[in-house]
Amino acid sequence: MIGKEKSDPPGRIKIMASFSGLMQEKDFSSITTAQIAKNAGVTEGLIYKYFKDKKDLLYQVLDAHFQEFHEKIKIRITQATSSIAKLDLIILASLEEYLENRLLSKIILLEVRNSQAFFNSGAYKMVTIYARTILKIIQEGIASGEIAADTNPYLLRKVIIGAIEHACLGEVIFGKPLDIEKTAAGISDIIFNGVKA
Amino acid sequence: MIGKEKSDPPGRIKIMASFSGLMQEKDFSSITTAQIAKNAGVTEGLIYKYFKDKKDLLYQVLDAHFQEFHEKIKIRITQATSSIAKLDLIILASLEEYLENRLLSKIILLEVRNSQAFFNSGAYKMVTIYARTILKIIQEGIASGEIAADTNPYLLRKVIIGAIEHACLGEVIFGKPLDIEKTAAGISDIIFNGVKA
DNA sequence: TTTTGTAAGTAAGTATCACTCACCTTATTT
DNA sequence: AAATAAGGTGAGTGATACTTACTTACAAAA
Repeated sequence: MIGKEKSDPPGRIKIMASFSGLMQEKDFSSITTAQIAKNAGVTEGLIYKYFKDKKDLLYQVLDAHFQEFHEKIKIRITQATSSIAKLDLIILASLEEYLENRLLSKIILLEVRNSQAFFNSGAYKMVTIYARTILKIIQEGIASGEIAADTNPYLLRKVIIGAIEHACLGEVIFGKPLDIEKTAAGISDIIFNGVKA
Repeated sequence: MIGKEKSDPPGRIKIMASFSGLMQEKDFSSITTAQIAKNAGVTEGLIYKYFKDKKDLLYQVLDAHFQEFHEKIKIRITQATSSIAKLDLIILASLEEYLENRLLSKIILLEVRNSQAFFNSGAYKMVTIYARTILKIIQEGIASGEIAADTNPYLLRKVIIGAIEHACLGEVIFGKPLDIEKTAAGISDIIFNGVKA
């Protein structure tokens, strides 16, 4: 199988592009189906030919973005040698990604997770793949002796992801700038070396 | 001033109680004003006599819960002596609180933050007070030499809050159990001692 | 070439929802 | 008794997500 291209009619592409564009301007709940259709140059009814509902449209757009992100980060990770260096890279790359595309991040960090349907979506599947990647690196780090043997890898993953997400949450919400390198290095230092004097 | 009781007519109380009850069953967006009114035994119009809109109702219910939580935790913190012990307590108490009242947590963790109006609400003010409490403890810990002098207190706060929130997020969303004591101790160990072997 | 089947797309709905507004009722103040 | 005001009502209203019955385009089968 060369590609998984399911038939992609022009209307479908236009709708997704229209929606993606509108996402740069306003938040999900204030984008109307009428706007999406008008902006795409199709009728409202066509949206429901290709998408179950408005949320399904959101999840499919998100899915595409997630896949792109994951491809990018997978390549970068292979360049790091140690497990800790890999985790450092994940922290840095995640922060970069969140801050580069703030509107998308806002949706990921505080829009999609409150709907059960998201957890059945392809977009969520991508999130779990990313999470599994992180877990594997942690487990490798423990196996190689880089990370303390008594570390709970699942909990460490939670701390890392939680730190990343919360570190940029306020900045994403309020549109404030953030020194990404410094923040990434700071998180890494706290988690790997600890803060006890 | 003995109490700040602003006039609290029965209809208002019934609406808040009705809404609180419905929150135990379903998520915010799927609760309709018609349901709230019917459940409260009042008419829909009355909701808008006392609340600006549906979100305002949510924030006022949240505010009450936050105040209760903050009172409880403030008392517990004074019992700890060292700064690290205080932070340990905050991690533990926060996890306890989130998991004890999962429905409220779901709202806090993934419902309210996507609306700008929340950040102008009294409920948000309570969040900032809590955050300031944590920051002060960190700064005291740095001053007393318990926490490494080169630690960025704002970033450490983010890591702690992020770790707490993410540690219980999945469990709250999917209704899974969590060993609170173990999780709290694990987070504390990671952040204070680091995971490097 | 004609027929048929199907996918793409349309246009005009409908149901539901948050929210409004003019009005009623009751009790307290003057 | 009259006035005022607060508590409460119920019938709207506009907007919005979603539906449904239809049309067009076009390729494969006959």
